[in-house]
Amino acid sequence: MKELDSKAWRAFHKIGTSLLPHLGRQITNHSGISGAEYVVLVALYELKVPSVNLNRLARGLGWEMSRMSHQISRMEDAGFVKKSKNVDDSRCFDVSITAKGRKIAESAIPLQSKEINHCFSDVLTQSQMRALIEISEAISNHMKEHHPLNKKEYTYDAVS
Amino acid sequence: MKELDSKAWRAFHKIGTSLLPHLGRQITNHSGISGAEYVVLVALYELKVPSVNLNRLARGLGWEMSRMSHQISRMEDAGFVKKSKNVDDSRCFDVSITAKGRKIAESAIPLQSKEINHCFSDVLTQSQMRALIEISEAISNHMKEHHPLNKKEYTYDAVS
DNA sequence: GACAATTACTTGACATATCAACTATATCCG
DNA sequence: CGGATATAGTTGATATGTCAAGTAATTGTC
Repeated sequence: MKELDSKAWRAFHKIGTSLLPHLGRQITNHSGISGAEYVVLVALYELKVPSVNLNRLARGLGWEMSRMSHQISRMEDAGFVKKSKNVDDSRCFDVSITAKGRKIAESAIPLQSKEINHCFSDVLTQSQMRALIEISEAISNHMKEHHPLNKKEYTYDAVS
Repeated sequence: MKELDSKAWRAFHKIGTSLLPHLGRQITNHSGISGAEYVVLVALYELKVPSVNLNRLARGLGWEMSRMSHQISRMEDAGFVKKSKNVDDSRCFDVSITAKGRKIAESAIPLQSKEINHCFSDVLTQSQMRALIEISEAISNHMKEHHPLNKKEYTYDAVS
């Protein structure tokens, strides 16, 4: 592996394993929910339709079904979301956000935006951000072609 | 939040939450160890001195002490590392890699390098990699100033 | 030299993630 | 139609990460 490759990889690895967990902890601090709960709430909050089925939601976030199922049942217990059997295909469940979940999302989203600006947007130049978008596309396209989980594109604009 | 900011953040979030886990799974597939075990083994393998104390190791990887402690005790049970009380400061433990751990590291590292090339280095241009290094520095510097965990710089070149 | 504050590390409880096995329904196709 | 196959989701075991509280040794500092 060439020097530059390795340095670039380490650079990416470093921010990936420090920034993301850091922002997760911030969510817990300011809003009392976990990073995973936040991501799910935002996805449901931003839906243009009233509900999605579990499977689509999972693929949209790049999660495995089993993780989604566990997560949703915890969030249902907590009263953040509700689940109902789909009428047309009774294997499916439609998930939607409750009033309680919506309220939390509405208060958490701006706080989290502020954090993201603080740690991310404010420290990068416009051209760095444009570069990052291209980089992300290059990597995502490659993953989509070569690796099963992220095959279908389904971005809910799920993260703030 | 401006459009570009938000798009850039989503782009970063997406690769951070898909590429890193993907590469972790690859390690498990090709070498039978977890991503966390891999990172620790590589850190110890690349040491220029025979051992490090837990605390330095934890800070080098940006981990909390408690996580490090649990992880090392599991890896000690598995026979990958060994721990011994430091002579000068008996609060500290020195950790080092065992022959068994070294063997695994030696077989896993090239396999993992190949994976990283495949998913990362091969799909990016040189200038994208340079951009990523700058971006990482900007973010890391900001984190170092504002957030406790990553205060001291201690890079073991721990990741492939 | 002693007592307070720090530092290194451990522990156990809990939350979450991952894996394999399972149930139930739907679709495909002869 | 009817059996094979695929799809949606659940479940429970196990691994891992996180948090708060604890122990023990060390380092101030008066």
